[in-house]
Amino acid sequence: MLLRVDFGSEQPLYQQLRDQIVEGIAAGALAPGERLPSVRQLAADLDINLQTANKAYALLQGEGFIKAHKREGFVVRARDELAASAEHRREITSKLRPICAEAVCRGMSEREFARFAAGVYAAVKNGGPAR
Amino acid sequence: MLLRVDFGSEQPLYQQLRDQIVEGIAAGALAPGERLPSVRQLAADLDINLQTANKAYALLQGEGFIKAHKREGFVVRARDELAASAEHRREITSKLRPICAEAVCRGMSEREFARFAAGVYAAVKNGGPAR
Amino acid sequence: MLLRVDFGSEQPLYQQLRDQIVEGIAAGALAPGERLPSVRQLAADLDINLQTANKAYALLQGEGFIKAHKREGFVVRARDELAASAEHRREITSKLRPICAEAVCRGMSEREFARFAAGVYAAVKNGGPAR
Amino acid sequence: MLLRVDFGSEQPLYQQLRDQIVEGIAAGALAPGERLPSVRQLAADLDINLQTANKAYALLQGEGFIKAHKREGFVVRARDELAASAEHRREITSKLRPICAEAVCRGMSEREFARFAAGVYAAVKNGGPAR
DNA sequence: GTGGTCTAGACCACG
DNA sequence: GTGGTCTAGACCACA
Repeated sequence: MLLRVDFGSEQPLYQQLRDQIVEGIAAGALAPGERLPSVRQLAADLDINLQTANKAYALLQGEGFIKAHKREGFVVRARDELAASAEHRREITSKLRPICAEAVCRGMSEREFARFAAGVYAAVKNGGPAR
Repeated sequence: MLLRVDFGSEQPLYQQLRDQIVEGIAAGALAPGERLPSVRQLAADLDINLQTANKAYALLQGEGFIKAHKREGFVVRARDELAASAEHRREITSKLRPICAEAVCRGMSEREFARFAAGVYAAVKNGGPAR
Repeated sequence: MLLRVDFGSEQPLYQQLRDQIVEGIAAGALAPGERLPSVRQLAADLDINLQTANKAYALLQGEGFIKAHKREGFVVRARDELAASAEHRREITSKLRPICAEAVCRGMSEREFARFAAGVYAAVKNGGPAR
Repeated sequence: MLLRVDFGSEQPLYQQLRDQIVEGIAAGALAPGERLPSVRQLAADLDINLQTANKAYALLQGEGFIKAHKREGFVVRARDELAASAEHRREITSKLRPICAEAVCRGMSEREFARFAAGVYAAVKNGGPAR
């Protein structure tokens, strides 16, 4: 899986990496048990600092998406090892609120919005139009 | 409409204000043409820096949600004055992607997600469970 | 509250800081809402790197013990804002197991061990014999 | 006694082995005088590096849990051959402190904690719910 | 002033 | 080789 990074973005580099990897897992491009590039490799490939790569992986590890494996470096965790969904729903709600608010303001109806959200979901799941 | 601010949030204060005001417009708590509190008023009420209040309004103005009135005044714009939907869709998509990715990883189905998104939309539109 | 650090310890510096601060909270030396020294201050006081102090605080923040406050820097969170205890029990169990095993091997009885553990608990809670 | 090793754990492999063997001794699964598998055997069985197996045994030997037998052999020591309890108490205290601190912060009472610790002790002694 | 991010370069523990 | 830790010094966003 190809990872890229936009130095001009206002999003932190480690966050960009985190998002791409989560997308990769969602799309199946990164299967459970699969190895991720080593922190050094990643840093070298993207020409970023070791610590930045480190932070991205640490974040993903903290969220339960990946874990450090003694011989393999970082590997993708199985889905059933992920945290409960109660907290996830709360989190997702607060992220969705401002998006919904803007959609309302711009005249998008509830149905339209739901369809649109479903479309994005599908695109992500199928590894659709890359970021 | 009551504006509040959480100093413990990881979001910048001006962003919190921006989001609340957009939500207010979405829920109809702020009608087109309605006047917003002056930056001085707002800064004093919330005990925040004047520049912070300024930045929030500047942001909203840049996005087209409000427009400058007399001097120091801002009023809510009418919906049909808002920017075209093409760009909005692109923007909303990029915001939705990481949320969808995480939802996929946590085992939420497309239908579930669409329903959930619709639920949040409805809540926001009706001024539901405030933040 | 006085924080110290042992450069010769095999424990990471940030971990030492984390433990001391948790102890401080447990003993009441750090009350909810109370400010912690700024990362820069801490780094300067202990003559450690900024990033190390940063990491300690980030860890504590991730665990829910403290949070970043916009004007005050890092502050202690209220106890009721801490995560549920189900996971805590699991975690504590796995930490306790090797300690118990060693106690058994060294001939300490269950009652002795329980008393001993209670003693340490009390000492920690009352800000007993500092580390 | 069956030894296993988790490459995904954050604990070093040699430490995992050390802990399991101490638990085995505590539970009586490994009796005094009993011979442990040879380092070569162990390394081959668990598919780990020879040095790793070596390190685990060296650790246990240093702590007094096992002693070198003929060549390449290790046997479990009798309990009364173990080190004095004064040092053990000091060591156990420092290990218990951070656990207690967290327990206090999470609202576990002293009695609860003592009972809980006793429960873990009993489980370990009876070879309870394996790790 | 605060925390947040990034860089460059180093040493160590582990396997 | 892997990840984990630490340092020194820099720039930015925020309030």
